[in-house]
This record gives sequence, C-alpha cells and structure tokens, in this order.
Amino acid sequence: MPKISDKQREGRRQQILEAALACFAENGFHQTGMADIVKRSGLSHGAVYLYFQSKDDLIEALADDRHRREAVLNSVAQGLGDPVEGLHALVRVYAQWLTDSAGEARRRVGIHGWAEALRNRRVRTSVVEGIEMPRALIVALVERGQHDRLIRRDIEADAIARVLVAIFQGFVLQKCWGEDFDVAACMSAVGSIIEGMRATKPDVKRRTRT
Amino acid sequence: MPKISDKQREGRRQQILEAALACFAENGFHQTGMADIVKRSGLSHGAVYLYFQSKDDLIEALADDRHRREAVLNSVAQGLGDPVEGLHALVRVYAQWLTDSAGEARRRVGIHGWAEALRNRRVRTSVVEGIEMPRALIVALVERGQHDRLIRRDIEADAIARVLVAIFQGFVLQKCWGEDFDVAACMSAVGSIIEGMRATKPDVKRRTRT
Amino acid sequence: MPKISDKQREGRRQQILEAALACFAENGFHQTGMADIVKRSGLSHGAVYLYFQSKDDLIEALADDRHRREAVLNSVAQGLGDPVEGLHALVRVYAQWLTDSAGEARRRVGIHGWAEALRNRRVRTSVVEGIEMPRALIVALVERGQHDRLIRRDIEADAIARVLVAIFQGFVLQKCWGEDFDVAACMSAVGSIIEGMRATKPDVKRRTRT
Amino acid sequence: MPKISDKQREGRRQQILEAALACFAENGFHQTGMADIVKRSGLSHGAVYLYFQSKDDLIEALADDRHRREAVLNSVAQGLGDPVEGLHALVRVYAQWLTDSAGEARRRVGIHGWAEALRNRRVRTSVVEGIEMPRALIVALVERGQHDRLIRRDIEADAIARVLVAIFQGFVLQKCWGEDFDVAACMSAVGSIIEGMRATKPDVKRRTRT
DNA sequence: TATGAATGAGACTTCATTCAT
DNA sequence: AATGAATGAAGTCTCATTCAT
Repeated sequence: MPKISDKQREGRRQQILEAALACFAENGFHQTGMADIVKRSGLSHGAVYLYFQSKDDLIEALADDRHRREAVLNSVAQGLGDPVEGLHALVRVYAQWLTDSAGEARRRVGIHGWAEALRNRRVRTSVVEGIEMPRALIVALVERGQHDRLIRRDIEADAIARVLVAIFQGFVLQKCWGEDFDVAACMSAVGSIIEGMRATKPDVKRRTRT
Repeated sequence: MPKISDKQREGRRQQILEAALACFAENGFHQTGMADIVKRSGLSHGAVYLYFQSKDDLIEALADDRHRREAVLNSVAQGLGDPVEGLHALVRVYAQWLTDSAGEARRRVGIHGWAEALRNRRVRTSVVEGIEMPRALIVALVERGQHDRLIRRDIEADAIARVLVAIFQGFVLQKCWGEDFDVAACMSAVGSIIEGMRATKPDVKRRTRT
Repeated sequence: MPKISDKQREGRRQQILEAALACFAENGFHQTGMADIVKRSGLSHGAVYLYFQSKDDLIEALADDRHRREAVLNSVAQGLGDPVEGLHALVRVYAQWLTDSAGEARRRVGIHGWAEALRNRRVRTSVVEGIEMPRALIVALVERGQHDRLIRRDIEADAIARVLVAIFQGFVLQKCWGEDFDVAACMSAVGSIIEGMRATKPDVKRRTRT
Repeated sequence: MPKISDKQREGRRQQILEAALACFAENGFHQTGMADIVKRSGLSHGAVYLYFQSKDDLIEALADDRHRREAVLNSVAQGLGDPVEGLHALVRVYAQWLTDSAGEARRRVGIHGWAEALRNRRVRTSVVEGIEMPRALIVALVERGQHDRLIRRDIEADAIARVLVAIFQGFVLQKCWGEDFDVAACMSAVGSIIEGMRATKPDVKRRTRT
C-alpha cells in the first residue's frame, strides 16, 4: 500500500513549503514560477499539485504557517508577573526573531505578504490576525500596568500597542533592505521607550501633596 | 515627425505615471499588465513605450517620484529652532501625509515598492535613500537636542531615528490594511514618546528661570 | 496473490463499465478523466488499469457492449411472418429503447461514440457494424416483402433501410437534446411511412392488364 | 496606423476559423490543441487569442457559423408554390449539401458539435435552433399542403418534420462514417416518402379510371 | 491482487515588447 | 510621433499512466 504515512505526507508538504519559501523570499510571489518551486523541491510538477491546489494555495499556506509561528512567539511573553517586564520580554523575543539568520527568508516573504495582503483578502486576513495577537497582548500588559499604577495613565494602551507593532514592522523592513541595521542598538532604544512609559513617582508625591 | 513641445511631453509622462500609480495601487506591480496601464492612460501601447523603456522603468520612475516628494515633506521640519519641536513638526507632517485621502494610492504603491525593493536593486536604492532623508534629519535634531541638553543623552540618536522611521512605516502598513486605524491616537502616542525623550533636569532649569 | 473468481472478475469489470458509462454520458469521453471513473467506480486507479489497458480500451469496450446489446434488440423482429409487420415490430422495439429512461446514459454515450467514430477506427468499426445489423434485417424484410408483392417494388431496399436507420439516429439526437421530443407521435409517423410502402392494389390491375 | 481594415480583420478571423474547422474535423474539439489550430492558421498563439477569447469561443463561433449557413440553405425552399415541390426542393438542397466535397469538414465538425451539444449549453442552443429552422419550414409546408388537400391529413406535420430532419441527420452520420453511402439512392427513397404523403384523391382517379 | 503517490508531457492562456504602417 | 496588431516565450495547471509497496 503506497498510501504513505501521515508523517511522510507532512514531510513532503514541508519540503514543498520550504522550497516555496526560499523561492518567494528571493523573487516574491509573482516573480516566482511554479517551475522554480518544483525544481527546488526536488519533486515533480504533479506532486506539488498533489499537496497544494494552486500557487495561491501555497502562498496562503505560508501565510497561515507564519501566523501559527507568531502565535508561539507571543506566548512567550504571556503570564509574566510585571507588565513592564512583559513588554521587555516581548521585545527580546522579537529581537531574537529579527536576528535569527535562519529566519531571513521568512522575514522577506513576510514583507512580500504585506504587499500581497493589499489585494488578496485571504492573505490580508492572515496578516491582520497576525498583528492582532501581539497587539492584544501589549494592550493587556499596558492596561494591567496602568491598573497597577506601574505605567503612566496618560497614554492610550491601544495606541502604544500599535506603535510597538509598527516599530517591529519597520525594523523588519529596514533589516531586510540594509546590511547596516544595528538590531541591538535599536532594541535598546525600544527599551528606553518602554522605560519611559513607567509611572514616575509623582503619584506618591501627588498623594503627599494632597 | 511633429515634435511635440516639452510641456506636452511632460504632460503625457504624468498621464502615464498617474495611470500606472492607480493600477499598481490596485493590483501591485506584477499583477498589473501593461495593457491595464495603457487603457487607463488613454494612450496606446506604443505611446507608453515612447516615454518609458519598460515596465520596470515605469516602476522605477514611480519610486523616484516618491523619493522626490518625500524630500519636500522632510524640508518642512528643517530649520526649526527647538529640536524637540522639530520632531513634533516632523510627526505632524507625516501624520498629515498618512491621512491625506488622495495619497492612499501612493501609500499602497509604496508598500508594493518595499517588497519590490527586496529584488530590484534600483528600487531598493530609491527606497533606502528615501528613508535616509528623514533618518538623517532626525539624527541631526536629536543630536542638536542632546548637545543643548534638551534631550536625554542616554539614547542613541541613530537608533531613535530608526525607531521613528519604523513607526511611520508600520503605520502605513496598518493604515492600508485596516479600516480602523486611529491615526490621531497613534500620533498622540508618538508625541508622548518624543516628550519622553526630553532631558528630565527641569529642576535646574526651573531654578535658573525662576 | 489471491486470484479472484471469474465471477468476481466480471463483476468488477461491469462495475467499472457502469461508472465509465455514467461519466461519459455526462461529460463525453475526452472531458471525463480517469479519476472521475475511478472515483465513481469505487475502485482504485491501479484496479481500473488491471481490467482495462487504457482509457481508449474502456471506450472501445463500451462500444462493443453497445454492439452486443443491439444485436439482441434486432433479434426481436426476426422470424415474423409478415415482412411489413416485421418492420413495424422493429420500429416498436426501437421506440421502446428510445423511451427507456434507464437507457438515457447509453443513448448519450452512443452519440459521443458517433463523434468518436470519426477518428477512432476501432470505434468506427463497432458503430458501423452496429448499424449494419438492423440495416441488413430491414433489407431482408423489404426484399421478402417485395418478392411477396406486399411491398412496392419501386423503392430500393438498401436505400429505405438506410432511411429507417437514419430516422432512429436522428431521433436519438433530437431526444437527447430536447425535452419536448414526442416519441409516440414520431413513431406513428414512421408507421405511416412503412404503411406507405405497402404495395397498392395496382398489382392486381397490372395483372388484369397483362 | 496599423489598425487594420475591417476587411482584413474579417479575413484573419476566417483564416483562423478555417484552420479550426479543419483541425476539429480531423480530431474533434477536445483532441485538437490550440497549437494545432495555431500552426494550421499560420498565425501565432497570441494572434489567435486576439480574435477569439478561448478555445470554447472558437467552438461556439463555428457553431454560430454553421447556424448562419443553414439559414441560407433553408431559404432556398421557401416561397415555392406547390408545398410538395417545396419539400422536394428542400431535399434536393440538403442532398447537394451532403454531397458537396468541400463541406466534408463542416459535416464532420457538425457531428462533433452534436456530441458537444450534450454538455455545452451554448452549443446546444445553436444546434437546436439550427434544426428548428428546417423543422418549422417543413411544418409550414406540410400544413399548407394539408390545407390545400395536396397532402394526406392523417399525418402530423410536426412528426413528419422531425422524421425528415432525422433522416438528414442520420445521413450525415452514415455518409461521414462510410465510404459506400449512396446519396442519390437514399435521396430517391426520401423522395418516395414525400410522394407517399400526397393526398391520393382516390375518388376522382377511380372514377375516371372506372 | 490491489493501492494511490508520483510522473512529466502537454494543455490553455497571458503579456511585455516590437514594428510595419 | 503615434498606433495597435502581432509575437512567442513563459506562465499555471491537468491527467493518463506507472510502479513501489
């Protein structure tokens, strides 16, 4: 029975996804031909279509894949005691993801996905949900911090969350374009921003004044 | 061979670029056909190729166009007395650019350009130079501020510049994807961050002022 | 290698032929994929190829099948006393075959076979032999009728046979295309034509003249 | 201005249609590749798609073409004084069409079209309308003949019309399959059938004879 | 015997670009 | 200068058939 095992099946799937990832990272979705993916995967044309219905399906599978991986990333920063420490932890996780050389292809494909999201509804959904996760996480941390009087109350949690997400998006772009993007320094600056969010002791002073 | 006037020539060029911009904004570079641009421009295939050597040439021309427009944007924030006010002014200018409904197409094409920059050296150069301008401006402002003891000296000017640029890049993405991106609130958060950069020795100053 | 019984073998064969018949009736030979037949038969690709060498083999097997079934049809009209009654009987048999709702698929496949006969020699042979049977039968009946002075002698047996066969072919086409083909009325018209072939009494007169 | 004239345009269209006709006649619609048509037309792939949107469009254009030609055929038999002569005229016209050696390809494609009509709604419409024309014409002739007491009133005009149409359909099939189809003899048999429809004024004749 | 994953030639169609007019 | 018909390489995808298991 050449009905291959689920493990083998998944292996083939990954093989194709990896080939597609590498090709898309190099040339973008629309400048990559199925032939490129086929050749890189080491399989045949037909085999690829046995695992993915179409090129778009492949693109969407990669989008979903990314979505799933990011969920894991975010989980790292959850459940930490101090909200501000939670934010720092999140920054650290993303900094690491940004530095991981094996993730270069994934970051590049991510950028192509951002552009694709503008016209492909399914990709957009995946992307938007992808940023929704860290956004919600940050909002929760900030609001908890504000409730506990650890974070200044004059900043909107929603807005600061979008700002932090934007920072990482911009970092991905700048890192992928240039060779001289200093991740450590930039991350340190982000750390400063987070520190700047800490409630200053005036709370105490105000109380004393009152 | 009725050689047309330079003015007419430039008009035709703009006509084509506008058509291309609209098409690219809708469908991206590689999902837009020359036929789409030709139809939208109201000219003929031949005419378009009279003004642009190739589709890539058109893409690069738009990238350069963007580059030129951004130079104008940045000039607004130059020459202001107070560096921190300069930063705020820059934020305001970009906020307005982000809100301008007529610029939606340009923002979308910009995103496609970010992806294209990954594989097209000429586009990448244009994009990188494009962010180099505000970056350098911010660096200059911050360094002047630090020199004047108006801005904290524990943050790296280079890094904070990249952070601010990244924020705007991320905002463009989030704005183009979603319908519920609150520009004003986010900008206000950016304002807070800038305020957080102010040197905190008010005591001394107040004393001296008093 | 558990060799299955001949009975099982024949069962499988029929199972496949039935699936093929249904698929071909719906979509024609060349718009039906082997995958369709495989799915409908409930067997596997390999199994189908165990019973039929190729798709063409399947097509030809169905043509032969039809050939065999028609032989049975024709036998009904044989051995009747009155030749004219024989013709009427033949008409009745074909009318019934035309009305049989279970035969719809077979009629449709038949039409596809007529087209296929134009390029597939084996199918053509099968089809031509298929019409040869009723044609010869009609010729025999008419010639016997003419010999017995029951049928007018001014008509060629060969020609009238082709006409009758043609009528049924056309009826199959018209029935399969349209929903408003009135079989009974048309058959009645054919009956009139056959009646019109009866020798009129002039024979007697001629005799008297002689 | 290389905008070619309507005449040239129509010429190219015909060039392609002729190539398609020849290919389809040889191998049927689905066994003919666009490459075959392209090669035979002497044009390029792109050029063919400049005149026809798709292969299906080509098939449908040929179906419409046939439809139009048959309209001309039928017009021949219209406006004749004697209805029975009209029927004979119609038979003669179709007999000629059946014999015309240049029409062999058209007849073969017609058969493929009959099969295609089973699954392609547009083709079916074209085919059904195509037989509707002669059918209506025959019905009109027969009814006029019956009204004028020239044709027997015991036969249904509708039914006999379908019979005559069926005869020609069957003839086309038999002619295209076999090399020994005797058109003249068969047509003569059809003539006999039509003669058999004449009202037999037995009363008058018998009286005169008597 | 039976399975179904795999093959790869070939199907249809698009599209950036050219060039005769 | 301007046109738009024409090109043909390359794109995505299908499918009859095979063969390791």
